[in-house]
Order: sequence, then C-alpha cells, then structure tokens
Amino acid sequence: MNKNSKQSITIHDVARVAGVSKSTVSLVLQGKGKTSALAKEKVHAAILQTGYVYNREAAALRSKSSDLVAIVVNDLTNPYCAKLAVTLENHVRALGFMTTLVSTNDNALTQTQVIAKLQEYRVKALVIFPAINTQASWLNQLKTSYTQVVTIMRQVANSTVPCVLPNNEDGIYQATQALLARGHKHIAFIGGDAVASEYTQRINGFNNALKELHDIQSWVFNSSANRHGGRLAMSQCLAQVPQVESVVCFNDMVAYGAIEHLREQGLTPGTDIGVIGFEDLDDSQFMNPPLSSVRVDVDELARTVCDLIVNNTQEGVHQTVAEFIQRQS
Amino acid sequence: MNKNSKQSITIHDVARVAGVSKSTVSLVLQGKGKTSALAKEKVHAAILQTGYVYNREAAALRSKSSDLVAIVVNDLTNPYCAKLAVTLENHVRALGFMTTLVSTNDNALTQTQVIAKLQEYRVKALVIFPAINTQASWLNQLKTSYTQVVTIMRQVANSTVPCVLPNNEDGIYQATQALLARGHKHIAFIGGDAVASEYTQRINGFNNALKELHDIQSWVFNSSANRHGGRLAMSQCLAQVPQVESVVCFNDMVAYGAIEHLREQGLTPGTDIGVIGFEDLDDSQFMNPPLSSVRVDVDELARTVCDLIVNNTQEGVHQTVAEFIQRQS
DNA sequence: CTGAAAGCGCTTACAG
DNA sequence: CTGAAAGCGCTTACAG
Repeated sequence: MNKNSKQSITIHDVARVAGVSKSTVSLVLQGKGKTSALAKEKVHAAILQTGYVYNREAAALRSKSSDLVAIVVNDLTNPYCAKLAVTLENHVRALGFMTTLVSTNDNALTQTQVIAKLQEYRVKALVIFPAINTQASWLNQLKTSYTQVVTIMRQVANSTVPCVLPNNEDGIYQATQALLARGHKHIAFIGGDAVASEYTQRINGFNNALKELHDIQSWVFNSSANRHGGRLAMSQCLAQVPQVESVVCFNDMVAYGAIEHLREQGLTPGTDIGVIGFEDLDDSQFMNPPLSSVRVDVDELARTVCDLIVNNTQEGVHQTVAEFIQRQS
Repeated sequence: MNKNSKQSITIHDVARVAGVSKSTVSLVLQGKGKTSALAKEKVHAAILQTGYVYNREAAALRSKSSDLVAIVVNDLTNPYCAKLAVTLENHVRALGFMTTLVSTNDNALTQTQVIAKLQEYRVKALVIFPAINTQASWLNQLKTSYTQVVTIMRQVANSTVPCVLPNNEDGIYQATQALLARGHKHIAFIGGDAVASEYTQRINGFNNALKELHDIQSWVFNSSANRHGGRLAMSQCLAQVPQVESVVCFNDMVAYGAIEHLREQGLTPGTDIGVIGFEDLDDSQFMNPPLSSVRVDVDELARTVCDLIVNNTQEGVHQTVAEFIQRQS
C-alpha cells in the first residue's frame, strides 16, 4: 500500500513496454527530434499502461534548465494584489511554465529568505512585487542567479532590474483633473504609505494637476492602504478640513473605507463629497454610487511581464496604461 | 556575463576548498551524521567563499524525497481564502517545508491539470481547498501519488481524504440563536452557493436554531458569495420580505454588500435590521456598526493541517472551533 | 530512427 | 571521520 515501497516507473520501463529505446521515449516526451508517428503512439500507449509520471527533477538536473517561474508578491491580502497574482499565474502558465506563488507579507527580510530558498529549486524566472525597503543592491545581484528577474508595481530606486508598472502619475493626474473640471477648489489626497514608490508617483500626478490652476487648496492624509486606513484618513480629513469638496484616494480599498465613513456621517459620496479610487476593483462598479476610479488592467500588466520573460529583456521601466473611469462618485 | 556559461559550483568544489571529502560536505549540509566542529566550520567557510548554492533537485532525485508542499486554493480573490492561504504558507514553511501556492479559479478542470503538473515536481504533500464539483474518485486516487493529501474548508462527499474545516453548522447555529434572543421572528439567510458543502452546513445550523422555536418565519436568498452578491440578495430580500428583522449572511463579504445596500436604503444595520457575517475578516471589527460575525481562526486551521502533515494522518474530518462574536450589527 | 554511454549534483552505505 | 563507488531518472551527443 505504501507508495514508497514500490519502485518508481521510469522511461526505462516505458521504453521496454513500448518496445523502443530510452532515447526515443525521451525525445517523444520532449516533442523533440524526429520520431515516427508509430513510435509516438507506442510511447503514449505505454505511458498510459504503466502510469508513468515524468520526473522533472531529473530532467532539470540533467539538462540544467528549469521551467519554474516564481511569483513573489508582497501582500496577497490586498485584493488587487491577489487578482494580479492570479492573473500573472494564468498568463505565465499559458506560456508553458510552471508557476509558484509566494507571499512575503511586505517584509524585506522574509522576501530575502524566501528568494534564497527559491534559488535552491533552480527557479528560472522571478517576478517580484517588492516589499517595502527592498534594497537595490540585493535586487540587482539576483540577476546573477536567475535567468530573468522582473519587478512589478513598485520601483526600487537605483535598481537595474526591469520593472512593469501602471502609469500611476498619469492615472491620478486624469482623476484629479476630472475633479477640477467639476469646479472643486478644496481637494485632498487620502490614504497610502509615503515610503512606497507608487505613492510618490500618485501624489506627483495629484500635484501636477493642481499646479495648472492657481486657486486650489489641497491637503494630504496618509494611512495604511486598506479599508480601515481609508476610514481613518477620511475622518481626519473631515475633522480638519470641513470645507473639503472631494478626495482622491490612494486605492479603491481606501475609497471604500472613505465612503463608509461618509455614509455614516450622513453624507452622500459623489453628491456631497467627490470620491475617486485607484485600481478599479471588480466591486467598484457595483458600489452605490458606482465608484469613479483609475483602471489598471491586470491583463495588460501580466502580458507585459510575459513579453519580458519571453524576450529575455534585462532592463527598462515598462509602463502600462492607467485610464480614469468616470462614474457617479 | 552569462551565468549559463560558467560551470556551476557543486559540493565537489566546496569539498576541495574546505579540504574535506564530498561525503563530509553532504553530511554537514544535511546536519546528519557525526561531523567534527572543525569540519563544519571549514565547510561553511568554503560555501561562503565559493558562493555555493545547494541543489535540491539533485538531492531530491537521489534521496527520492521532497520537501515541497503545494497549497492549492480555489479562489485567492476571496479575502478569507487569501488570508488562509498566506497563513498556511507561513505555518508550513515554519515546519521546514517549502511551499508553493496555486489557485484554480474554483474550476475543477484547472484543478486537475494543475495537480497533474505538480506531480511531475514530486510534491510531497498537497493541501487542497477543493473547487466546486471536485470528484471524490479523483481526490481519493491522489493518495497514490502523494504521501499526504489534505482537503480544507470544503468537504468532498464520499472522499476518504482527511479534511480540516471549521464547525460551520455550530457557528451559524450560535449566530442564529443570538438573533432569536433579540426577539426577532422574521429572519433570512442570504448569500452563498447551495452546491458547496460549507453552504449546506451553514444553512443546517440556521435551520437547527430556528427549529427550537415555533413562531419563527424564515427565508433564504442565494447569491454569489461576494460583496456584489450580498448587495443583490439583500435587495431581493427587502423587496420580497419587507418585514424581515435580521439576516444571517453566508460570509462577511456578503454581509458587507448587504450593509451597503441597507445604508443606501436609509436603513441602519444593527438597529433597523440585524446583520451577521461569517469569517470575521479583519475589517469587520472596524465597520460601523462593528459587524457581528462568526470567528474562524485561520491559525487554528493552519495548525491542524500541519498536525496532519507531521503525523501523516490519512483520514478523518477535523473540525476547528467557530465562535460567534457579538458586536453591534 | 536506435542503443550504448556519459554525466547532471547529489546521497548513501561501506570499508578503512 | 574520510574516500571511493554506485545510483537517483533523466538528456544528449554519437556511431550505427
């Protein structure tokens, strides 16, 4: 009954049953070389008959190549990050690679440990949503061990590793302009951690839009980038800036929290106070009022990452489109 | 510059630099056998000097053992599922195993494909949150290929694979009783997909509590188990059962949607209509009013799974505690 | 297209 | 504690 007691079935067994050579079995399995249709058929029949399972460990060891792509992500607990991770997984899998997903809880130390471990498994490529405080020197040196390293969503300053991220600045710029077009003069940017590169980019977009007019007053309230943070930041904002007309939120989760707080205060989002999110989560269109947000297409992001992997691109910042979606908030 | 052009560094090189035998290096690396303190020191120094990286492929191939545990999850997009996956990852990693996380989009076919692929990587154990419509025969046969298979959260009928899940029935039973204690006579259960085993268990808990009294009227409104579903189910419920006094929700996301809908209708959750969730997500305590929910401890779940792996337990349904948390909703 | 042979980087007895 | 040897299951030229 114990599977460990039985000999494992190898290509040698398959070859014997199929009546061909080990080499032929190997070639058929890899779809390489010239093998006759008859040989292929016999091999496949023998595989079925014997219950043979390909051993990638052995194959990888011998050929010194691996088809494992690791997706290392900072916070699977964030819905956008989870969606991105799943989408990346599907795209990379469609490319014919095997994926392994690992989360680091946005902790640079965990990230270092996990990736050191991954190295022992001879991972081919590494797709990283870097944890806060990731060091460029550490990141750059990864290129020595992996044939391909790509960072996503967050830029690590001074890193030479290719990076794929949405045009944060332009997205928030569009969003802020839409608020200005409503005639708002008192606008706040709420939520998010100022240490993250995506924060800097978004706040830059915010400020750039404001600069184009002269009679605008603006405020910034930081908080953690989740719903609870949004709630806190919105409440601080209302307390300190009662005249605020609209808020640009760091992301949709922050916007959800902000909206909850507004509703609890008897205010109607979109009517009393404008609210704009970032990410355009699936839920956002179903909010009441439907949440205006900056759409970041995870499929486009995933496709761009796949292109880098396929083309073995070793550098560059690759921005994807961020599109403002005007809804009723 | 190309790392493929350089010879890889093996234990042979380490042995040479350290001035010991290959065997000794191997034993030191595994922390096995008796090696002198001096030998250990020399080996570690040599590893640092050479930049040696352990090759687990080769080790696993030779020793016919693997330390890879795959966590296969149906929907990473669900916050509770994501939290559970991350927690499991951390616990299993703490046990000294390497983890790989894979999501199946709740699709039984994807699940089958992914797990077949995993087999080629000689995964040691499989922790599965089964997709809807997972076949018991398929699941049972996995025991042949993996030393350990555990299902979590969802039971597959007629499966002999060990299963870890919260006491859904008891949790909802407690929640429903709390509503009855408020004197409510018109209660609905909203949200969730009736095909899932956890749905059946929760609705059973609901009905069991109601059965104990004679003057209660109840309704059930199904929907997808997310926020949008909660919104829809709540709106249907209000339309068809205006006299409803409280709702038991399939999970917290459904409760969030329900609460949003209530607020939009000018109703106050907890005051006008009671709302109870399930899962007790981190956000729930920060809602306004704080959401009453059934707490399911992901750490306990993860610990139970780890126990099964460590003890190589091959059967049984292992229930973890579900505790009703009374808050203001 | 086949078969024999070498070798990927390890582990594991075993004799010293 | 060491060293030589065999072998895990594959891939990869190479001669036929």
